[in-house]
Amino acid sequence: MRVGELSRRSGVSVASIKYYLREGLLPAGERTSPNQASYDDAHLRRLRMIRALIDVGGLSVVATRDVLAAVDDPGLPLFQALGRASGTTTAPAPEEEPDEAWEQAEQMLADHVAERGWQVTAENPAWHGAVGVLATYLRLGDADLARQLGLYMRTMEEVAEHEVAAVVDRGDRARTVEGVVVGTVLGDTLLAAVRRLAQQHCSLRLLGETPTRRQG
Amino acid sequence: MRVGELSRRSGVSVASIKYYLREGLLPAGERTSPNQASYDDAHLRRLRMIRALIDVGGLSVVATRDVLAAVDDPGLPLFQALGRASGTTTAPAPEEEPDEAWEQAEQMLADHVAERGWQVTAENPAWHGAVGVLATYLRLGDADLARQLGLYMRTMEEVAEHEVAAVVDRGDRARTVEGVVVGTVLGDTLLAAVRRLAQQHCSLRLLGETPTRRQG
DNA sequence: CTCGTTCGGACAGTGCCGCTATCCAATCAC
DNA sequence: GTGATTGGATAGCGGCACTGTCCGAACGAG
Repeated sequence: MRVGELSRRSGVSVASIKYYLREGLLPAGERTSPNQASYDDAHLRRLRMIRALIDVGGLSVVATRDVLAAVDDPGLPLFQALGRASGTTTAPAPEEEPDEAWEQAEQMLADHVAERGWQVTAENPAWHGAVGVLATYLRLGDADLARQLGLYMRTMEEVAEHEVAAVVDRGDRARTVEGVVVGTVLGDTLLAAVRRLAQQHCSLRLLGETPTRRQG
Repeated sequence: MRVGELSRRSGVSVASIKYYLREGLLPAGERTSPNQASYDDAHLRRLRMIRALIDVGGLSVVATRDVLAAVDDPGLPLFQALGRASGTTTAPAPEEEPDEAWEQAEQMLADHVAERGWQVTAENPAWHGAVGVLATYLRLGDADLARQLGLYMRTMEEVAEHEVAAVVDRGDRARTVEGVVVGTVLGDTLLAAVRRLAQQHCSLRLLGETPTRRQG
């Protein structure tokens, strides 16, 4: 198919498709003549993934490009591809100088990681991200919430265990990586939404407040 | 204190402080003369919250304004304030027409909610958000991951239960709401980062891949 | 073969967002 | 008094994600 049909079938404007081609998110179509190309179902699929990562996952165009590059790299071990998805999802280390709160946060995370026996490397950008959030909690004087860290780690370990298990024995490596990336990025969004629903349920149950529009 | 000191103590430029004042994120200082005002520790604290929500939580300036308005509204029940934080955190319903995937996703979520006995209202924007993500999974042919929904709900219920419990018996209502909002918004970021670390740990453990730079 | 449509490709322009810079008269600190 | 700072208004900037326009080549219905 050519770009017009690709646009019609994906719901993405031709101009945007051209933009994604320029930015390297979408591979070029197969040349049928010096200035003519044709696209296939793989392009359509890729285009749908692009929209999902951008619209639902909230990734930027560059982050999406990097994630997709990891998907495409056949030499990249699954582990690395997953890490790549992390790196681009989590904010890129904003060069924060280590103040008191930062060091306290780092210590707190290190303690919990050691306690749970997690084998994680400090090079994982998520480490930096987690420390940053914890430090922010501490600076706001909200140590209470920083104390939920243990709970978060326990529950996320359970989640990750199922997620990784669900992924190990798929046949096609490319499809597996694709699934991991989508699951990682969209999973964040889904988890956040589900957390909101759970919070509504639990606050109703524990606080006994009824969901009336407004009191008074 | 006046704006210069507020800027020095918060690390936010005077220009940005003026911007936040204009946009209604930061309440005006107390007038000491027709064109002079003074700020106190509450302003400093608020300013730190603004930066946390924007930089760490990833909220937009408008979303931050709305969240803080909910914090300030003393008539708003705690439940509502929390919901308000959800609404602005989750993407604002992008007017999606209900196709087949959408209805299937909605059914799936409704079933799980019924099964767990959650009391949640469809007016909760998180409902719409969750359905949107699930529908996206289905459209991508990634039904596997949509099947993690039960797990996500179970773990998020556990998380929410602890979070709500940790919040119920604080004295000051304003501080409580503040804590809830910060915990909700920053909690998303922290949970995502912790999930990445857990994924690294579990993929190491289950896939047996070692975190080498690259194979070959 | 003709002729209107569509194509790939290049590049300029647009709208929004989160600031940032400049200017002003009034006020403050010394 | 005098030089810095203030509150307030307004204009401008840089980045991002497109979007619009133009071109000459190719396609495809008649």
